[in-house]
Amino acid sequence: MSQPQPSTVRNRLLRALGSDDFARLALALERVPLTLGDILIGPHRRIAYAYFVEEGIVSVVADTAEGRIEIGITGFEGLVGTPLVLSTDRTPHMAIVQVEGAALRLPADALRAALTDSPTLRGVLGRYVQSLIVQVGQTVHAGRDLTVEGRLAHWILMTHDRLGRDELPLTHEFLSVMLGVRRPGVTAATHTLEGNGLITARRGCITVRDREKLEEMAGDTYGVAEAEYERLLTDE
Amino acid sequence: MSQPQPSTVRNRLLRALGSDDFARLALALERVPLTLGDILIGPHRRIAYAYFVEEGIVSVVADTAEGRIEIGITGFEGLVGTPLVLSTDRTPHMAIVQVEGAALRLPADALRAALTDSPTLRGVLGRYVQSLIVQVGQTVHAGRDLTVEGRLAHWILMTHDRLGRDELPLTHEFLSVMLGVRRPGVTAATHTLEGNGLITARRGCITVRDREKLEEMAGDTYGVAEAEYERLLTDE
DNA sequence: GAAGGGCCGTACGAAAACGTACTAAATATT
DNA sequence: AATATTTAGTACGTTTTCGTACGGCCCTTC
Repeated sequence: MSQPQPSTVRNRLLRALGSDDFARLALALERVPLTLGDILIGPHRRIAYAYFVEEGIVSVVADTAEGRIEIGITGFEGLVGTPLVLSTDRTPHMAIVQVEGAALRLPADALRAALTDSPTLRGVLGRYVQSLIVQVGQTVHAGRDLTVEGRLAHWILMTHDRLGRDELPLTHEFLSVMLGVRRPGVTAATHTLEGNGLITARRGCITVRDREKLEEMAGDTYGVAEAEYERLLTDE
Repeated sequence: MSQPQPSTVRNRLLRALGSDDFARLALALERVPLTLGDILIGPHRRIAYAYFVEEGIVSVVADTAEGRIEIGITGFEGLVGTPLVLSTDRTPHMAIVQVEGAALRLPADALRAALTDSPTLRGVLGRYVQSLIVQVGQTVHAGRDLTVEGRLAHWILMTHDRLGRDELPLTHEFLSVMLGVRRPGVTAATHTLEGNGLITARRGCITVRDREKLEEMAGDTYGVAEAEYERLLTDE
């Protein structure tokens, strides 16, 4: 028996499931590594698996004429492959591994069958999608109302939560894509945050030093989505 | 019998339903006017009804320290109250009437019951939520990669589709909130579009004159979400 | 038909971010 | 150890958008 047990799983959605729902999925779950740059879901391609992230970060991005833009971000709190929850097996977006880690993947058919059979599973995963929508809304807010420094703080906080450690393996180049700014803009913003003691940065790695001040800097672009996630996973 | 018949309904989701699913909802549907400024869903309040929009525009907005920001937009192609589809009855967002019209509203309980009973209804409404997510993604793209003029073109196109007529009753003040820019910025952008013959503007009203050029101006921020909607409503 | 309020046009200095190009440092490669 | 490659830092003129303020127009209301 190599199937995961609830107690050995980090993914918060799987842990939130009742034992019957977990059992429904467990047989078909398979642990796979997430390697930097892996494309878990390609644009307009059939989605073969849903991924319950155990460790690492996966981003949902749109591929546009002006390059990739980030729509949303998923860590061990979430699921990649939300279109399957929404009764379709394609999406124009892509899901790509941004920080390496691991996931429990589930064949699309198995997820579909489980969703058909279990109202409670539909509840948990539907509410997760709701929390994702709120997350995207917060990102819209950040892009509109914050300077580059603020947006950087916002993004670091989200990643910090979803990675569960203080050292974030991120290059400026990468961040510039995520934040939608020039690469030198990231350099400047990083220095500002570092100068104020909110983070320390070295080549390819940012370390969180003062979460509270980061939250202050992100203002009300941070927290709403996270509160919504907690509410949705515990309330009902 | 004052319940709506499929043939008298404009809402595209209702029209896409099979006759059994439509019948399931019809008894509880009630036609209500949508008055400018009506708040259909308040932030963190219990959602009492879902609204299948028949005419007019409803926006999903987030209320932030920096004012309201638009997350998404719904016309006769959609449904207001998507959190109900996602198994929750609250959301931090609000839904507010931006262009007056009418809707068929459905008590939350009735929607929940119908969703529990009907996998096909879950399919249609779930896929609609998916199309909304894509729509929000396009808005993120527009906010990041277009100038104010381009974003205005993007917004006019979306509204044009969802209103189904060429005359859009919009003030600069209102647009400045939707686009997240200064009010004089809207004035300038409007003049540019008008100068190129894409629209004509008079006090409180913008008239679409050249959709093709508007689409050109919006680039690939327009079209993806609309194609996705059509695919999702017809494909499966 | 005068008054007032909402809507629109215009102007201008300031700030943020851009595009681009080039240098420097750290890590990989051989 | 020498060299290539990736990542990070810096510089500078340009563009976009901002904040703010004020004047004019249309339309309602009295």
